Order: sequence, then structure tokens, then C-alpha cells
Amino acid sequence: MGLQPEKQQTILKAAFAEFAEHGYKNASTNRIVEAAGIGKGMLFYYFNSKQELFEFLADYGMTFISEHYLPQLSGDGGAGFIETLQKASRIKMEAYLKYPHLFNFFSALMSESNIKHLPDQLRRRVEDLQSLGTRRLVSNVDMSMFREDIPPEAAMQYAQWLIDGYLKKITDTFSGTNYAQDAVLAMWDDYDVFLEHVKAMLYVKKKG
Amino acid sequence: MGLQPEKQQTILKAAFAEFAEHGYKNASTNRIVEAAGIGKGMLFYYFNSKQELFEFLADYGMTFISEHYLPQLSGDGGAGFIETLQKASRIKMEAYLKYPHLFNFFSALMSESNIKHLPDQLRRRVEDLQSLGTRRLVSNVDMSMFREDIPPEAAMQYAQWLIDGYLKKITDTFSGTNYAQDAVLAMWDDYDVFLEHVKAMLYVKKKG
Amino acid sequence: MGLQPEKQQTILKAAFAEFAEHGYKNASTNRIVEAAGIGKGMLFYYFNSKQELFEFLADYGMTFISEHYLPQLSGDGGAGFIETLQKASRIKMEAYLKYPHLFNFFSALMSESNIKHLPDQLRRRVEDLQSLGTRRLVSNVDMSMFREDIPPEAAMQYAQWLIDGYLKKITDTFSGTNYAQDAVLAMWDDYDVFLEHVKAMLYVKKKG
Amino acid sequence: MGLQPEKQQTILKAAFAEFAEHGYKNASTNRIVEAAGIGKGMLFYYFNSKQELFEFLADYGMTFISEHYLPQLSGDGGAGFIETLQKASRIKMEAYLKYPHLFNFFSALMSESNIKHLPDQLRRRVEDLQSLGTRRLVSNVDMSMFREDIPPEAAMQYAQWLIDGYLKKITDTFSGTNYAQDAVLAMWDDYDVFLEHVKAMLYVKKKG
DNA sequence: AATGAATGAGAGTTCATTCAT
DNA sequence: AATGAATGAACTCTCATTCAT
Repeated sequence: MGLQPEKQQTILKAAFAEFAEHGYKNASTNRIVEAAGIGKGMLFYYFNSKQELFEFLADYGMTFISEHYLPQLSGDGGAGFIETLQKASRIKMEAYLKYPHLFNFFSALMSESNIKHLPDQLRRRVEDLQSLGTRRLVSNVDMSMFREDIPPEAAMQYAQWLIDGYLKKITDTFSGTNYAQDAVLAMWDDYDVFLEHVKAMLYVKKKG
Repeated sequence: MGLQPEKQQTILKAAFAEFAEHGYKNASTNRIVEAAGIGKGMLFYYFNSKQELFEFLADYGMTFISEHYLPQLSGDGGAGFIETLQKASRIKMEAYLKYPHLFNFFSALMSESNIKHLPDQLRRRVEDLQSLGTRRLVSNVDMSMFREDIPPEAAMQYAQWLIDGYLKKITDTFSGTNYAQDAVLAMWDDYDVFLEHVKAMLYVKKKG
Repeated sequence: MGLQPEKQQTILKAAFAEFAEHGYKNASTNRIVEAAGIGKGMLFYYFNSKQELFEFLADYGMTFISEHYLPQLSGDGGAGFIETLQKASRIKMEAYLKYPHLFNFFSALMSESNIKHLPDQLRRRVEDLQSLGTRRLVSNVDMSMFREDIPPEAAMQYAQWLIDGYLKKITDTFSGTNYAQDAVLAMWDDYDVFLEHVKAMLYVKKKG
Repeated sequence: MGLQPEKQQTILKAAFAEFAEHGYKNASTNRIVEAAGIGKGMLFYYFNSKQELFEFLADYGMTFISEHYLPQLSGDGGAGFIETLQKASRIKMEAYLKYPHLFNFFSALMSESNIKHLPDQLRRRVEDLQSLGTRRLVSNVDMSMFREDIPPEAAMQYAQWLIDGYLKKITDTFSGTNYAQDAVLAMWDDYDVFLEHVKAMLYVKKKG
């Protein structure tokens, strides 16, 4: 891949968008080269096949996320689970608003049957990445904060589901739209209220 | 659609399965007519295009669900929200095990980008149907059971997200497999425990 | 293959010619459909792939030859080997002049590396067909006619090589040309002289 | 072609092998430059097109053969035709075993439809070369050795066909295989027996 | 009502050839 | 001299859709 970076970015952007919008099988290499403004042959000169292109994108995207997004999640030993989740999801949202291509590609990648087009090794990396945040979060958790009538593992799962539900609502709201900055700010406020609710539901009741 | 009902059912079944398995674009009308045992022309005689066939299926499926599945959800005035949800989700699971074609079609329809192939009117019906259960459930709910520090609308949303998370886990587990009956029973037990947790999280604390 | 015979013949003729001229790999299905005057899809509607088309042609051609050409070779018990070969090659030449497509296809099929594109079963049929004439001819041969200083097996091989050489000269002369009828007649006369030479070379000297 | 000889040889070897293996149309210039270890542009800098490269190889190969192989065939005035042919074919076989690239290239060139890719002038040179040995051999032949009932021109043709048949059997046997040295020696013995047969068939009967 | 032959656009991919560097 | 990025035509094959029967 010794081509000049700007052209490279153009191609990758076009390819990410195409796969995100249409899924693996329906993505058209013709549309990709048209959107990227290159000749038909070039795509197969760089990437030898549609399959390899897809794998490159998955690999590229995961490496990018691992380097730019995951490091921000580290640290904060001793903080409560939900607080950590709160920070993590805020970072995720910010990353999403910054690199929508990439995140759309990955959500398409995971939710669809597209994942089956990846070779075993890459598929495992995707699954690792999916659980990485969670596992990383779990490592330093102060379990004593959870209420006693729900097992901590279950509690963490419930927190994840709730936050997933919330984030889905958010991404549905903001997908494809030229969102106003005000709306984003309002969202964060709403999100904080939501997380207070989650804490109330899952943490042991603090004494007056 | 003045054709004899048995043939009709054969075609619809084949079409539901094809769309559920391959998504809108990759669904092959050739495979549908082969599976249904009809000539190629007939499909386009009844339904004028792939698009219309898809819309018919969506409409037919929604009508079927509205008539066979939703009525079971009604009634039980005075019961708690989560108890109602519990009953609803059990009915949903049973319906899923009974009409897998149809439910697979709808989950494929909703989760994928397939929904964009529907005209606005039908898409709205799908979205209505998605929330219909919820809205219907809401009508008779005894709001007083919810804890006071979380608004009831939010609480209901949270319950829905939690149950969605649980059901997704379930359908992921059972999709495509020839599940053992034992596993189904164990699942229901586990589900009851889960719902107790949900009640603990969202209901006002019962006095000793 | 329920299409009307004339169209069928047009397609087969075009396909035979294309494969004969370009070999398997360089044969273009595009040129075939153009030459046959049919739409791009039809070729793959009848025959599912280039490979299947090729196999169909090989099978069709072999069946045709077996039915129209081989039966003429039978009989004549007791005749000399070269006389039998003489009759056989005359029949072969007449068949060649009558169905040049088919024979060009088979000579291309056998001499080139095209034969590797056939499945084992068909390849065996080709090889059987190749030796069939010979084997059939050998069955009733009066070996006593051959000269004593050359083993009969070798003698038969030499006769075959000589006739092959002669036939190759002929087919080179007549290939692709609109040959005059006169030339064909002259050829047969020349051929008879040639066969007398072969007899003189391989048979035991007749007594004065 | 002012490039250094070693590089030149590398390119020619790669090109000879590629054309010999795949024929004109299926030969890939990509594979040639890869095998030769040069950049894509160089091939088209030296030879302006695939066509010209092919013609250069044909020309180069024929010149090489004319200089290294044909001279060995000369002389021996007074020897019998078949004895001369015997010597010639032995030289040919030895040359074949020594320069398999080149000979495979030429046999591919002649037997296939590849020859049509040559311009008229080169094609004539190929045909000349094919018959050159023969014509050269004819010049000094002692015609009186042939039997009287077959014209000498015909007899020479028959001898050629017989030897062609034998050589074809040989090259079929040895093509592509790592032949054992023993097998080669056995072949030469067998070949001598064969040539005795040819003499018996075509020469005038020697008196006891 | 019903068939299936027929179409042509578009899919992924390969390739000889050009040209800025 | 030398590179390899870039092109676009041609390749085999698939598909929804049409229409004569």
C-alpha cells in the first residue's frame, strides 16, 4: 500500500461507507471506485479481491480503534463500575461522532451476518474487541457497591444492556443527520440523568 | 391474490424464508419460485415486482401478528407492568417457536437495512408494531408500583431494554439450532429469576 | 434443453466453432452469444457455466460420432488390416467434410491441453473413443498378411502413423477453405495410391 | 535490446517458459515480469507489446536453432536418407533434452493456434525451419537406395511421418517428467530397432 | 392463469498497456 | 533505464423482469 495517503483515505472512506450501508454481499466495488474516483483496476491492484478489501478494512478499523479509542478507557482504579461505564460510553459516543464511517462499518459488521466473511483470526479479533471494553472495565471493579440481592455478574450485564439500549436510542437519533451541537449537549445532560437511574437501580442504597 | 389458499401459503412460506435468510437484495426470486414449485411468471403475475412482494409480506406478516399474537397480550387490568411484560415476552417466545419463518423475517427486517426498502407508510406500520406491544401494555398499567425516584416512563423504557437484552441473548442461543426441549425449560426458569431482578430494580421496595 | 431445434443448432454450432478455434480458456462466451444471436443470459440459462457447456459439447459430439460415424466402421471380417483402415479413414474424411465444426472441435480437444477441463468420466470416454476405431479394427485382423520381419503390433502402429500423417496433410489442405469438389476427388485418387504404398511397405510380398 | 546479457537471459527464459506453458493468449506479462524480477514497465520498454515480445522470442529461438542445431545436421554426403534422418532425430532429441524451454516453446508454437499470432514473414520462417532439416537432408541423398515401386519423394515423406510418429510418442512420454537416465538409454535402443524397420520398409531389399 | 425462454444491466476480476516519476 | 500506479475493456456469471405462448 505505497500510495499517497490522501488517495488512500479517499478509497478507504468510500469502501467503509459502502460496506456500512450495504453489507458485505451487496456492497458494490463499482460504486466504491466511482465514489473514490479511481479506475476499476486499482481496487484490485491494492486489494486483490473484495474479500481482502473487507478484511483490510476490518483490520484497519480495529487497529485504529485500539489505538485511538481504547487507551482512553484505561485507569481509574477503584471507581465504581457504572462510573467507569459512564466514562467509557461517553468516549465511545465522542468517537462515534468523530468517525461515523468507521463506527457504522463496525456496527454493520457485528450486527449482520457480515462477520462470517471474516477469516477465523480476524473474527476472533472482532469478538475480542467487542468484549475488550467490558473485560477491561471489569478488571478493577469495586464489587461491594452492588446491591446484595442481585449477583454482581448479572448486575454488570444489566448495566450493559441498559446502556446499550440508551446508546442505540442515541445513534438512531443521530445517524445520518447533520445534528445540531445543541442537541448533542442536551443529550449528554439527559445521559447523566439516565446513569443516575442506573446507579439507583443497581447500587446498594446509600445511607442518608 | 385470487389463488387457492394452499398454493398461496406455499409461496408465502418460501418467500418469507428466502427474505429472512438472505435479506432483501440477496433474496433470489429464482429460489423462491423453485422452492414454491411455481413458474417464474406467476410470481410477477401476482406480485408485480420483488419490491411489491416484499411489501406484501411485511403487510401480511404484520396483519397476522396483529390478529394472532397481539390479542393475547390484552387485558389483565391491574397487574403490574413487569408482570404484564413477563406474560407478553413469554407469548412472544412461544410465537417465535411456532412461526419461526415469520419472526425471522421480521427480525431480519428490523435489524438490517432492509427496512429502507419499505415505503414510508409501511415503515411506519412496522415501527408502530414494534412499539404497539409497549403502548398497549402501558394503557392499563398500575403506575404506583414503580419506585419514586425514577419517572414511570423511564422505568418502563428501562424494563423494555432489559427484556430486549435478555431476549436477544435467548434468540442468539436458539437461532438455527435444533434446541433440546430441556434447554427451553431451563431457559424459562432462568427467565423468571431475571424478571425478579427487574422487579427488584424498578418496583418500590415491598415492606417486609 | 427444451428449446427449438434450429436455435439449439445455432448455439451449438457457434460454441463448437469458438472452442475449436480458441481452445477452452480463450473461448469467449460473449463471442458465442453474439455469433448465435442470443442474449447474454441464455447461454447460462441452458448450460450453467462455460465448463458445463464444454462438457455438453464433448458429450454431444461423442454421442453423435458414436451413432453416425462408428457404425460404418464395423464388419468386414477377414479383410486385411490396411484395407480396413482404408475404409475407416475414408469414412472419417467424409465425416470430416460433412461436419467440420465437430471434427475441428475434437481435434482441438485432443491435441491441446483442453482435455484436462473434462471430468474424469468424460475424459475416459474421449480416450475410449480415440482408441475405439483402432481397437475395433484390430479385432478381426488377419495377421498373416503382414511381413515377417516386423512384429504385427509394430506394423499396425506404423500403418496408423502413416495414415495419420496423410490425413493431417489433407485436413491442413482443406481446413477453413471452401474447397472445390474437383480437389476432393483428386485427393481420393491420390489417397488410393498412398494406400497401395502402405500395403507394399507392410504386407508380405505377393507372389508374382 | 542494449541491456546486460544476464538480465536479458533471465527475461527470455521467463518469457519462453510462460508462452510454452500457457500459449500466446493466456501467457501473462505480469507473471513474466515477476519471474524475471523486473518492473512492469521494462518489459514494454524493451519489447513494445506482448505481440512484439512473442515475435522476438520466435525470431531469437529460430536463430539459435539455426546456429546451434542445424549445423550438426550437415554433411555426410553419400549416406543413406534414413541414416541421415536417424542422426538428425538423435541430434534433435539431444537438443530437446538440453534446451527444453526452447523446444517446448516451439512445439507449443507449432501445434497450437499460436502461430497465427506471428506476422506472415515470421510464420514463413517457422515453416521453413520445420522443413529445413528435411530439405537440407534431401540435397545429398542417395536416391538409389529406395525401393523402386515407391517414388523417392513419397518415400522420404513416409519416412518423415513415421519418425514424427515415433518422436511424438517419445516426447509425450518424457514431457514434464523427471525422466530417469535408464529410460532414455532404453529409448535409444528401441529407436534403433524402429529405424531398422523403416529401412526394411523403404529401402530396396538387400541381397543376401 | 400459467409457463419458462429471453433479455441486458451489473456483479467481481484479470490483463496488456501507458506514463509520471 | 527503470519503476509501479493507473486505466478500461473484456472476462464469466447472476438477476429481476418481460412476454409470446
